[in-house]
Amino acid sequence: MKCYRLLFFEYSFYMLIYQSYIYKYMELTRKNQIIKVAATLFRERGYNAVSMRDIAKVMEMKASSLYNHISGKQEILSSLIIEVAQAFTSEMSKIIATHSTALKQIEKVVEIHIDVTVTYSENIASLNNDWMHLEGAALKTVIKMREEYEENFRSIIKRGIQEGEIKPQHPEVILFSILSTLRTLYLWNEKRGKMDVNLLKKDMVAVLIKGIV
Amino acid sequence: MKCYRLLFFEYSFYMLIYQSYIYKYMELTRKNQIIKVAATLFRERGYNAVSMRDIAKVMEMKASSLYNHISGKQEILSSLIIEVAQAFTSEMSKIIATHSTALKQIEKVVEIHIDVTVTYSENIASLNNDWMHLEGAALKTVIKMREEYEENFRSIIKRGIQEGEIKPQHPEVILFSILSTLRTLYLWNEKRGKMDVNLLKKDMVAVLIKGIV
DNA sequence: AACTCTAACTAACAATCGTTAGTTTTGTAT
DNA sequence: ATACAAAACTAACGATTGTTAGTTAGAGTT
Repeated sequence: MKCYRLLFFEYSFYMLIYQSYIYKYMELTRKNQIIKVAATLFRERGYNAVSMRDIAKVMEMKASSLYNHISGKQEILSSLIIEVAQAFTSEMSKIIATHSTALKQIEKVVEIHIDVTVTYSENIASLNNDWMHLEGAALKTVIKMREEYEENFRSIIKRGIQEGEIKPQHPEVILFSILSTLRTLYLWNEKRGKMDVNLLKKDMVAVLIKGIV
Repeated sequence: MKCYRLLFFEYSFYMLIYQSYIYKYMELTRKNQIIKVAATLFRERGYNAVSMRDIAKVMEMKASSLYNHISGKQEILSSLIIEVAQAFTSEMSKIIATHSTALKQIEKVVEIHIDVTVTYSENIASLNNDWMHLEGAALKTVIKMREEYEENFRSIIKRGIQEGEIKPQHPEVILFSILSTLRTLYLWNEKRGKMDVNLLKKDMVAVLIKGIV
């Protein structure tokens, strides 16, 4: 996974297509490759247990060489987290904008969570487990985005209760139990194996909304 | 929080009763105090982001002094995790032994999860987030306990479906969504504030089993 | 052929890590 | 008073951390 010039790199990287699972990174810039590699390591061991030398080893280069492409470890973490946080925020905005019934909106929240999880499962691990290791502005931003997301979800649930669509249970309990299931979805990505995404959406919506009895 | 001899320590520790939240550690051995302090730090920042010097600072001693009481950082982590893992395992055994209906057993699982979370909330943070940093036998033990716990829960759910008590949904989806809610309960401990534990149990059982509509 | 740019390299920095060895302080028991 | 044990201390170890500075190799451009 070494490369001295982009063309040469693309060639040598191309060679990996048939022997490696990382062929999907082929079209990425060197920077984004590093971020992807870091993401999988962060997911397995957590931000603080992964050294720059660990990341470099997978990239088949020396740790110092990483700094030709990124400004530091913090940049990797913050770009990972902010990317997926923005995905959630923008999807949530779309849902709010639909002005459908609260129940339909909740169903939609479950669905987009599954979609985003499939697309960004490694990023979500960092968002969930390592957000507190962000520094400065990035930390503030992520906390704010998280609060706004929760507040949006909370207001949907409250509206659902007011309009009689949802049982008058403690809204915080509802919010919490749905959200914690959705947030841990990334852990389930490999376990569910070949389970179809659309089937998963259907079942998940059913279980979370209609219960199990 | 320094102490040269146990009696003196108990006295000086006693002085803290009226000025500090840590009065509850009063009757603990020095070793268990260290473990408790480590637990709160691990919960906030994660195992790898907490140094022995951090723990020592809270204990008002030098890092090397910790080794008069514990064998190392690993011992702290493993005793934290194994303590709560055993609590879950033993409670689950009791539930299995009751031979009640599957639904009643699931309700009971939710309730004991809330109880154990209230008692061991810091330990659960480590169990959830830092189990992978265990080494050797402790790691194997915890993985095995986790698998057995999940398998027990899974078989209850399957029995519930077979006997028609539970809707014939994908059992893995049910298992996952209940378990991930329960496992993240510890995050909610401060948020829920003054919410009564028994009320929480009632609402949580209702939401997880009967759904929200 | 000479120049430029990218992306790697080597070498090293200061800081921090978990831990060990040996020593001193302190309260208790004889 | 003396001896003992508990629990702190100082000092330092080798390893690892994120990062910087300066250099080199290879490919494209003129």
